[in-house]
Amino acid sequence: MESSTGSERVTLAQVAERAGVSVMTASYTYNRPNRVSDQARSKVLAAAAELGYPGPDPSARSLRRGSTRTLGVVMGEHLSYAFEDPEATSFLAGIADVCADRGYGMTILPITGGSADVPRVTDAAVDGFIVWTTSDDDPILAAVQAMKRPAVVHGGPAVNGMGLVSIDNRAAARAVGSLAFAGAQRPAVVSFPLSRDRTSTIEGGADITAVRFPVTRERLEGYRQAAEDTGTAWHDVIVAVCARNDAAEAERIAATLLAFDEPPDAIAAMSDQQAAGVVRAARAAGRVIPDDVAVTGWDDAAVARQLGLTTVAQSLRDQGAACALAALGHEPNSQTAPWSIVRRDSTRV
Amino acid sequence: MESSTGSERVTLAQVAERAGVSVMTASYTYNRPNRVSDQARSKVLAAAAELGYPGPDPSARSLRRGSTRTLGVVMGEHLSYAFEDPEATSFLAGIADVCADRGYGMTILPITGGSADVPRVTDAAVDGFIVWTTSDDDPILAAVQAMKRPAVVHGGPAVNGMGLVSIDNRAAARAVGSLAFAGAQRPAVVSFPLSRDRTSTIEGGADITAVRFPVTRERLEGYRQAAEDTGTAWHDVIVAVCARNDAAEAERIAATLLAFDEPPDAIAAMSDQQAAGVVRAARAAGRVIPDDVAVTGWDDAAVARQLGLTTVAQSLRDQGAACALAALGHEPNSQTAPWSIVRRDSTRV
DNA sequence: TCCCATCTGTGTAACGATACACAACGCCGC
DNA sequence: GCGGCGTTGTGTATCGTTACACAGATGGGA
Repeated sequence: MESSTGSERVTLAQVAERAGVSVMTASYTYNRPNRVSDQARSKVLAAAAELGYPGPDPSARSLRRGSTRTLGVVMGEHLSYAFEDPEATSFLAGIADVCADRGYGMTILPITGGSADVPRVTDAAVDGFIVWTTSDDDPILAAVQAMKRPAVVHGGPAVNGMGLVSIDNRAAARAVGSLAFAGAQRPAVVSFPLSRDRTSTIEGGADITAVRFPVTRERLEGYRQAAEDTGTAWHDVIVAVCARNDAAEAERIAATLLAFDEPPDAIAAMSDQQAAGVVRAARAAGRVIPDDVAVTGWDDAAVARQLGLTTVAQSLRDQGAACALAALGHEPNSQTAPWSIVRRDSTRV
Repeated sequence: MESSTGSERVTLAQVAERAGVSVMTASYTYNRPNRVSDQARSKVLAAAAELGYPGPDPSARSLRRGSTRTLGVVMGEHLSYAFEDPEATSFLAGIADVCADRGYGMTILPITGGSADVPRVTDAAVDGFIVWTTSDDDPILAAVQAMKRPAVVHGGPAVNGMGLVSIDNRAAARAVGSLAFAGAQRPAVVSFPLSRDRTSTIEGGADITAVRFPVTRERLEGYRQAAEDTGTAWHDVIVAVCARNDAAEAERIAATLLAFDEPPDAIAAMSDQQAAGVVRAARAAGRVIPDDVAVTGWDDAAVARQLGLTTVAQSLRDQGAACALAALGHEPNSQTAPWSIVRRDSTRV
């Protein structure tokens, strides 16, 4: 065994020469061992061991074969976000299940939200792409599309030529919203950001058509319908936008809402993380849930069980797996995922 | 823009021909735009757009350049494990931070614990490897070593030619163990698996030298020392081994321990997840913490704060980042990470 | 006017591997 | 003895790109 230090990369040709066989015999030794005689195979393996050959170079192999056996995953606006959001994490776990099963690697692309992101997509040696929920105008989408490889978007937006795996956010929001807003006089919504310049705002109503994140837009539409169903005009519904999906920020913003002269008596959030923050703020303000203020979440995370939150259950893990399967296929493949309402004690009905 | 359906892959040569320039001019257009005139550049880009050229093929580029700008990560015995353990997740987040910063992708390898794992390492088109804590005899280690690329192990074992990023588990265990066992008559340990065939066992003492996971071995050594420091011989310390790092299993096994005629009055776990399970079991058995039974965890996770657990604080995120930096370097690079004791109310002292 | 530095453009030779087609060989049954 | 089949070995072309070295054009300073 040679030291790797200073030695040039050993190639299959060198191994073949040392073993006294042709390059193809050496190649077959690695790829189709039964294609060569026991004798030849052991000569090759011996030569490889002597030279310290690391095995066929993966890049060369990918080039020649035209496939990398790897899926690329684009997670939100910053790579590390993928590991901070528990729902994003279970989505990744679903992808991982399928990849492990099929022997595919999963490459998480180093997206940072800056202008350098497009070349990173362009440079990704992957067979297919999975894109986590993003905005209509995310330049990553065009970059992925230009790669002309199978691609799937999770959540939204729908992009021509790419698959889409999502639940019916509008219907789910309407359903959970009508539980949240039942019997309420002053419903409010705690929302994800409306556009890529994640600013926190509080306003009555919100121009839903201007919202750039399709998932958020659909949920707001659902909440609007729920509000109208229960007799409140949309412009009277307070929409509090959080810059991040994060309990701490939701807690701060909910504390602000609850300190109003006419505080909301129902708050529909967009994740259980946010809802947990709202619950904390409500308790800190001495409110009783759901009597003083009803609260709903989204995702049916562990925290929702702990707090007894009414929420929308969906399996991000299954959706991740569905995305992976779709990205492994060759036709654009879309799928509508199931959801259900979990009614607990944080709503009046 | 051409449809991707049925059309062959477009190459740089075709773009160059269409643009009426040489292949190199086309190549420079993508790689060193300033190297070509504005005129030539726009001809190339126009031709590329007409043909629907997706940009230089990443595999070919990697082959030629000799670098993939991607780091490979091997996480435990099954890929999806990486996303189920919150500590593993923050380790990944640390890697992600560094990768995003440097424009590197991170490929998580599809390890399943089976014999098919070695070829997956061999097939990984990455510049360096990061291996999450594993056992001395994990065949993945030899496979990674054979790849002759920069590699770092997190936790252990130490492997010749690879870096190692770890805390001093022995010292930390001794420190937290002496808090756990202070004033206790019958100390116990809730442990990670001792070998790759993850079996749950309960026994007095444990043959520490036979433990195949270095991190677990070092912690047991530390706990042994802590027990001896506080006057208990190791063979009188009950060691309860959990097959998985998981609150539910720790709860079950702790319930068993606490039902003994002479139940333990101090339990040192190896993670906060496990400690949380122990706390639940203790409460269910009507014990008061720490008076009836002291409990310690490890990692200073969110749950440790919630439950008031005395624990060992370490930053897996920082350690992930350190691993990534080491794997990006060319020399084997090791680092000992800091830790500290967080004393809360789950111990007598 | 001449020379040299800078800017653009080009052809060729790798990078390391595998698909494919073909050839040589032995063995079987008739 | 011969045709045919399965096994084993080999040469060549190719995957798509970029490094390198060189050539011609341009321009400014002496």
